[in-house]
Amino acid sequence: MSLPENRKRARSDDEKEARRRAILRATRVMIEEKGFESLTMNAIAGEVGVSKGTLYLYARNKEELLLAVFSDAMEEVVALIEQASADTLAQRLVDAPADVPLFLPLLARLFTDLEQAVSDEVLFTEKRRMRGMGLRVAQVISDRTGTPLERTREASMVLMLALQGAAQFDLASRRKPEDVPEDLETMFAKEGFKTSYGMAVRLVLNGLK
Amino acid sequence: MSLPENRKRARSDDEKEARRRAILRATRVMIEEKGFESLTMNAIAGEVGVSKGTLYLYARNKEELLLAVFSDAMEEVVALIEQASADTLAQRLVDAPADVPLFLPLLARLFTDLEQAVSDEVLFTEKRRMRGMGLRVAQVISDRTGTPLERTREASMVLMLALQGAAQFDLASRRKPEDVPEDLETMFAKEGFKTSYGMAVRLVLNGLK
DNA sequence: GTAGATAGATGACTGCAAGTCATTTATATG
DNA sequence: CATATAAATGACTTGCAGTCATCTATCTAC
Repeated sequence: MSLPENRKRARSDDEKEARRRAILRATRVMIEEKGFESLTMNAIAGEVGVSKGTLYLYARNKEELLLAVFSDAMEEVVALIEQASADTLAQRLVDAPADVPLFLPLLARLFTDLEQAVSDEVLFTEKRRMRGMGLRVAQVISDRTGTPLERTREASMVLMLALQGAAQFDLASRRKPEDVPEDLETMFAKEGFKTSYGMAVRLVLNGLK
Repeated sequence: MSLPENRKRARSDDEKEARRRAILRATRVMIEEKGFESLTMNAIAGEVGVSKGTLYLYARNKEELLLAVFSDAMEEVVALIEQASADTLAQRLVDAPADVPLFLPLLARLFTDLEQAVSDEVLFTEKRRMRGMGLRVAQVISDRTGTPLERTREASMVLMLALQGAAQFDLASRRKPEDVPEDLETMFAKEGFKTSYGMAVRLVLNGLK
């Protein structure tokens, strides 16, 4: 959480990177503990142990901060998928997004909130990173199923589409109120994500055969 | 825009409904003209010709207002789909969501923004309405393809999932900045919605055969 | 027509959070 | 140690959502 050698200011690039990571970690922790509603820049600053102004030395605005958190989460998801064997591919594709905390809720907000508020420059960087990750997933699917990369690229895109949709529904199921009327139980069902996205994964992988 | 008989106050239920519709219409117009960024309750009030406080007599908060606009749009979409014949079903399923203004952008924000901020009561009403519409679509697909309703219900659900995802990507393509770097052109391509959602529709309808 | 009652409409006000920037001061350098 | 630098600060500005005491259009009873 603190800088090396108890520095109070980050001067070197290494120190700056350390502080940046501390900010990202604190943000992540806060979202996990209290969700997005109460997430204020002041609160994040308090958690890191710096002032609000300092946050703006590391991100141009709140959304850019969240986008950075998302990028890390996405990297983790892809790394998990890359560990899949031919046998476990389908399962991993479904489990990985659900297992990385915050990935789904942030993905759900990616286009509506995060990308809307971010500078063109940051947006482009992000898009390139996303494309890169999509390609890595296509590569994994190609390797494990013996399908030419050309075809798995499209599969990877369709999966991303379905994943986006499933992330939205996952969000809806987390909004679960105290007493849901009986007739609406299924609409708030947990595990909605794995069920719905699992269907999509199976559909797509079958389509490759 | 004004009440019947130049009334300045809506006393009867009819008058109240007229005012409510005027508010929804103004909201819709404003979003179409200027998007969501500059959409403030003050601005909406100005457009309708009432004060801000009045808006809160017709919706408990901003999101509830937007949810009402979404509901209307969704109704329009389903109505369009119901006009489809057996031959035009696939095309209609893709065209309808794209043809109703605001439907896609609002759908993209449905779970992240609108449903988050709304009272349980309103949320439940909305969920029931959504379920009803899903059922109507399932009914249409069943009628036009001669597939038992039991199976088209699942198809309708999968389509909703894909539609959610496609709405997100559609949003991303609208954020198009001035000069997109050449290597990113495809990521901001227009018509992304019809292409991607069209794939999903074909996939699902084929699966019914 | 008038008086009083009802409730729709108003907009100044409050609260809150994002984002700014003049000022302060930790740290590096000679 | 003196000086330069740039990292950190937090009081301040801005902007919007939402509230509520007050006002007044409209209805009702006579």
